[in-house]
Amino acid sequence: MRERLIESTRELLWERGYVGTSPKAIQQRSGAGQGSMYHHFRGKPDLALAAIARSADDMRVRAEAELSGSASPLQRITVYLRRERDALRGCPVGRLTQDPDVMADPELRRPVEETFAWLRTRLAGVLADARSQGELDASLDPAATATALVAVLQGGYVLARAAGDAEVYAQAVDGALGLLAGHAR
Amino acid sequence: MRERLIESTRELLWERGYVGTSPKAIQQRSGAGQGSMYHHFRGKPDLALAAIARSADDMRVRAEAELSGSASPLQRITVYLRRERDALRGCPVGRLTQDPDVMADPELRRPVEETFAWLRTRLAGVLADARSQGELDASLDPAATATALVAVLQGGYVLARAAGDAEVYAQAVDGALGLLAGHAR
DNA sequence: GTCTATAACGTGATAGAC
DNA sequence: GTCTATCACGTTATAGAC
Repeated sequence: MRERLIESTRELLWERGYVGTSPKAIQQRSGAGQGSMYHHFRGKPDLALAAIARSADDMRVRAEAELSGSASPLQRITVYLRRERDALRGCPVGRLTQDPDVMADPELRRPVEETFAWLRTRLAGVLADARSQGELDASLDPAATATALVAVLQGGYVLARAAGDAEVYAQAVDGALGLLAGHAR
Repeated sequence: MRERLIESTRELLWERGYVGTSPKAIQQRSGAGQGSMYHHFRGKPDLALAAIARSADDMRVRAEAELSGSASPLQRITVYLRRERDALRGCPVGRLTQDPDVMADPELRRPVEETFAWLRTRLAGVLADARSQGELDASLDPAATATALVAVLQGGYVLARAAGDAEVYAQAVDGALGLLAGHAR
């Protein structure tokens, strides 16, 4: 049951955010009763922390798998950017940055902060490798470029949702890769 | 009073989103009572529509002023991207894409959809001008590049909020301009 | 571990007095 | 136009039985 509660919370946090997710909705989706939920977790924040931590871990594990492959640095970045994502659903971690109650709670906020800090640093490292291997223009700043690329993904979700069209997300990625191509050697 | 209600709703929508904003909070911030609010507006959705429409108009008017200047196309794009923004506060229109109740209501959603559709198209037009004037590489696709640039701004907000540091937003913009620079003639 | 009962408080709105 | 009273319902728990 504990597992079902975490998974249901994860889905609801993804769909509706923290503010928009009630304990009642979690209980209904998971099939757990009030007593069961409050037996396994101290309350909504405690359960949300477990769900957020898991989403953050997932995101990191996936990215690491793609960014640490055996292909060339630039190829790994392309694979990472082009990975199929559910664009209209958005990013389960990124969406939490818009949640005032999550950002106000240091415990809930930490996984969000750490995940993006790690991702930007990790991507900057791969870009630095691409540069040192002569695959990429030396004039490109790895840290700023990495931040811009992660921003394209996060912003791509925003634009795809605004348009109600997943293709807009793909277009943002295409645009980023087009810009990056001009710096490839 | 009508004016104060709209402005207070705009602020709260920006800070807490639609789901996280209650009529009571709006009344307290605006100094209006229940009766006053329900006299001027039919309810929360009606008031939110007025607030959202105004934020969308603002965003469009500002962007148009920068993108239609007399400087060269690439310079205008740089001015637009570098305009000072309250990065930790985020985009008042973009944040609404994460709000399930806004996206589920066609009336509330329309201004969001139209604003970003207009912005992407407008920016693509300026990029096309830059290209036809020989200021920018002919290989760059204007539409995809425009979508990527708008995504960098929207994603920049996400990353800045995640890091709790407005500088991260500036870094995303720097990264985008660095990528664009490689295609300048 | 899970259930039901209970409760204090907030939400979103209506009604009618002033 | 604005105010207070009222209301049905939802939220976020706690308590204790099973």
